[in-house]
Amino acid sequence: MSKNISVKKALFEQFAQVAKAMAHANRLELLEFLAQGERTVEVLADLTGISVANASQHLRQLLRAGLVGSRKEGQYVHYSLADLSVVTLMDSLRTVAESNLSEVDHLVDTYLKTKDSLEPVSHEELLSRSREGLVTVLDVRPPEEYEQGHVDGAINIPLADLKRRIDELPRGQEVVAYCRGPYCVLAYDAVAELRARGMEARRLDGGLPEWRNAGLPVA
Amino acid sequence: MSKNISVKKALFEQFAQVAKAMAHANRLELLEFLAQGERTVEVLADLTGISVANASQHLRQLLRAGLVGSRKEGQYVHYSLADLSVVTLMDSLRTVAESNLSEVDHLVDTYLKTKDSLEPVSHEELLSRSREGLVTVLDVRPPEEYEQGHVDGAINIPLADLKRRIDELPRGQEVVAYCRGPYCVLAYDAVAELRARGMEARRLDGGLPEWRNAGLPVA
DNA sequence: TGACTATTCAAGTAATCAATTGAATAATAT
DNA sequence: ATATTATTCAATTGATTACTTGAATAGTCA
Repeated sequence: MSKNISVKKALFEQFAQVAKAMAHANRLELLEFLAQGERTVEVLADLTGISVANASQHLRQLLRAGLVGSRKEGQYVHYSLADLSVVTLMDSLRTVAESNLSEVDHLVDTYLKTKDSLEPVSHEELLSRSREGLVTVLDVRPPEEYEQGHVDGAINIPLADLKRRIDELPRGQEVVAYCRGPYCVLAYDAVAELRARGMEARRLDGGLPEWRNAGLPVA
Repeated sequence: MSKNISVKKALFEQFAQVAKAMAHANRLELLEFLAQGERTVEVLADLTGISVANASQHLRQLLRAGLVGSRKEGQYVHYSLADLSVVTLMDSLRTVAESNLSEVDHLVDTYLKTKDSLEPVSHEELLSRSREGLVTVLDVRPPEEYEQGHVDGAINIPLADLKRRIDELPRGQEVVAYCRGPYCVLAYDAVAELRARGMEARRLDGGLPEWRNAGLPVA
């Protein structure tokens, strides 16, 4: 019976290990990139702007906590999210931080919300409206990420190319843009750009990982 | 535009703060007790078996991270969960740990699952069967926790009193027991005890916090 | 084979964190 | 007022963590 107390402690310690693995901005950023698809250490170091050795150590820590998996192919080690439940965990973390930390609210309000006064489009709304052919779904992430999976039917124009390739978007239809996650700036910027050109545009609520995690169609 | 990069980093740092607050077994245990209802520092120190000063510091950290709130009444400071989203976060953490850390699986298998070979009863199943009056819902937590909220219709017999008060349970009906959370040992022990007495008994999937968080009726 | 590359490891420093102790607050009770 | 109680604060110790640097592995390519 007193063994059960120590089991409880041991379980909490395991949960704490997982939380500890998430308790660093660099690792959260690594996880966000990994949520788009698998990546090598070097690519991740590049994306996050940290040194390769540092990225390697952070990734190792994520591996130990069971948040990511790795696979060696030739001289490259490819890391990937262990599980879709990790996406759920990251979203829960975001939700709690957003509703209870005023600092987060302030950052979001100041730097993101001002660009986008409209409510984001929910998964359900996008699904039904795109079935009726009423919207264009726009993926503004880099092509590599698009190729590893995107909202079924979405077209890919990276944010950097948007000005130049804006004609590829059907006129007269609302555009729903998305990128990596709920606070991914690319989608905010794309929406602002499109509106400046007189187009109707809104953001999707959440990015590709959330869409996939909801079990919705990915191509 | 480069300001957006630093905003992104700042956001991840805020999320990391929340994760860091969860990254200690003592704080997770405090959160589990707080999920049952509000508690004073001394009571929490007692429940978790840590010193008052230590509990105070951990609680302060949870407060800074926005996971709990506090309210001063007389000489007592009452802490409580900031939000039901914290319950979601804790459950996500559990889920990830359970599916990706073999150590957790092992602990659960060895110390809990052996006592309970049957699947737990889902929220939906309990709801429909208890509406038809087919089950007795048993809350095995201490009366103080029961009084702060329990599954609507549940009767309260703390585990310690179960042997003595087993006659209070209607005969010939299945009993569904629950306590503080998914791994709360009280419910496992109660089910084992009831089965030893020849009664039909199963565990509820999750404890009161999960039930409440699912928006189900609490009295 | 030898040069090269991606990744990991090991060592060191600075920073952060957990827990203890004893003192400081602030409310209540006598 | 004085004593008592619940909680927090401050200072300390030992342990853990982050990041850098340079070396070690282990695979590829010429």
